[in-house]
Amino acid sequence: MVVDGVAAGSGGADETVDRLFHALADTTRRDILRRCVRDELSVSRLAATYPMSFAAVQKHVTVLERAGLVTKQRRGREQLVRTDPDAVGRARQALDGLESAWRARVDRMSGLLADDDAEAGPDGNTRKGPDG
Amino acid sequence: MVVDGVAAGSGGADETVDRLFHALADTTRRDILRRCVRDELSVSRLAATYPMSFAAVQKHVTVLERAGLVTKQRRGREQLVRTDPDAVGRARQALDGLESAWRARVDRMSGLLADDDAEAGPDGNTRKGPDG
DNA sequence: CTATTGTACAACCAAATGGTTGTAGATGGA
DNA sequence: TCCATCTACAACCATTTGGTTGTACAATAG
Repeated sequence: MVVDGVAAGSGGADETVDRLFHALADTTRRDILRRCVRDELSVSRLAATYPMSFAAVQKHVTVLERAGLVTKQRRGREQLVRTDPDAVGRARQALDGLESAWRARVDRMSGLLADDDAEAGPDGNTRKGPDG
Repeated sequence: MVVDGVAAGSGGADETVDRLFHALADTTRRDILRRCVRDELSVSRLAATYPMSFAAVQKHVTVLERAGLVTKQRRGREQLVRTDPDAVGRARQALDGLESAWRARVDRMSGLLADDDAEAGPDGNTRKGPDG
């Protein structure tokens, strides 16, 4: 029961978005994403560039993988990490969900203004914000 | 340039993005954001709609505030919470940082294809995407 | 076969999260 | 004044995170 009807159908969607943003909420993980968009890098090669252990980087990659942001592919004994560009689009969509609500608000305000402030014309520049 | 990552001169930018995405990585907080874009709501009114204590919701609002996603404004004894629409744009910018790297990769691949697959013409309409 | 490299995974630990309750200070209304 | 409401904040607790180390196992080089 997620309160608002946002994701009433399948409760799993929230957790997906949770994992997505959580994975993005770490500097090291964002850096891994950037580097693995340009090149496929093995976990050990990634680990060599961060001031932490191999196991720690391995965990970061796991977090990214569970969020659907990267995929792993074996090549010999290496495991190549690659960023999934579509995942960035998924994150963007989640933001769009927020922005659409904002747009609805602007639309509602525009409706009020059209009624109250119609004489100002379409490029009505007058301050109408609530923060006076 | 940016790049909030390892090579950043002023390390403060990372933490800002960290806080931004961390604040977004929670279903309750995203719901608060959606509702406070449409209307300014007091903390107690918000708290009344979630299956948790007032103090818990208060903490969520604090997290959102520290991330710059909402602002609080006193009205009498109430504290009205409002989402800052620009903040969504900031999150989007952070995603753009990732996508620009992806674009660079595609550009580089296009260069290779132009050399290897030049007979396809400048149109280069053949599928060369990473999902192939 | 042996040694090295790359991964996987478990156990452990300090710190942060997300929740609770309780207490205290402002604000507004009777 | 007295009381109800709204907020702020501290203390506490269970769970998760982010890191460590150590061990085990597959793949490659010698």
